[in-house]
Amino acid sequence: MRIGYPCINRTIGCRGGRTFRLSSYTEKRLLDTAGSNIACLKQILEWNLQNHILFFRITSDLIPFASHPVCTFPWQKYLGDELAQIGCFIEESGIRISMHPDQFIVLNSLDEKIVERSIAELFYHADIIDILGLGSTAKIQLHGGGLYGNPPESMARFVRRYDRLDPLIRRHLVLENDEQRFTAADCLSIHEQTGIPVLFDVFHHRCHNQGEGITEILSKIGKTWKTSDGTMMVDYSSQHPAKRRGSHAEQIDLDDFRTFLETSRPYDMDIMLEIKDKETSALAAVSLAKGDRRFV
DNA sequence: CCCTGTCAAGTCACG
DNA sequence: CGTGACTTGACAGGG
Repeated sequence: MRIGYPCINRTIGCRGGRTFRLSSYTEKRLLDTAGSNIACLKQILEWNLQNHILFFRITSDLIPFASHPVCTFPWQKYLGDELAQIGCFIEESGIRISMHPDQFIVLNSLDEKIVERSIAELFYHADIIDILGLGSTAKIQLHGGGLYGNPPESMARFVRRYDRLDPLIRRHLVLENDEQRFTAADCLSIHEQTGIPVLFDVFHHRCHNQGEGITEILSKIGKTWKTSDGTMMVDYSSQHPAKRRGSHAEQIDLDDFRTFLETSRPYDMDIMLEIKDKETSALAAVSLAKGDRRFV
């Protein structure tokens, strides 16, 4: 078991996801920004290692506009050495990496142009992971997409589009249940038809489910991860006490997290904490998880 | 320096 | 029909 947090570290003072406006795109701007993002990524990973945080989600903004038509610049050539070095550090340290393309990536869209853009963005994500030199245990987590008033047909469309994806993307892709469209059960059904591993989001499941208990659903989801996929990944968060249903908590609710650790005891997993205060909650979770026999 | 309108991209619920 | 939520404010131009 590893504990992780996504994209941003507010303690160490650098930002790994700086971007700029499309209208100010130049090759120099791209290289400068991406270079500083990559340097920050390295700092974050080193800080994480010192703090026993061995799971991290790399921001999709690492190389701004990398999949946009405006970017014809071979950034891989210029930034590859630095990324490869970080990749070695990741491997030596036993760090696990995930990425999570944002909401605009919709594989099952009715609009072919959206699908094309989505696939270009997935290639960019796979590119980052491959340049880092990480294998098939580094994952890109994606939601099922839209329902478009016809859930079965929308699910079937996801399956068809997945089957046609380049293996370079497929080897890293995992499917995550979301808060209002595809439940964990839907994801398991898509897994049956495609073999795609399912990434369980505990909080989304609480908001949107078909009545299954956590232990029950985890036993099924655990089986969707093959040895080559690595330990199953799980997203964990809890409800913000004041905000509307589905809003992520500002800080980790340690009682709830303790309960989750107990409930999930039979299964090993790497846990991504989707909590607003990021590394602060991750540190608290690490302290708690140190008493768990699964924790590395 | 501070203020604030706007930012590549999609879907859906809510008011 | 406009806005906010999602993993997340922050860039950039004008004062």
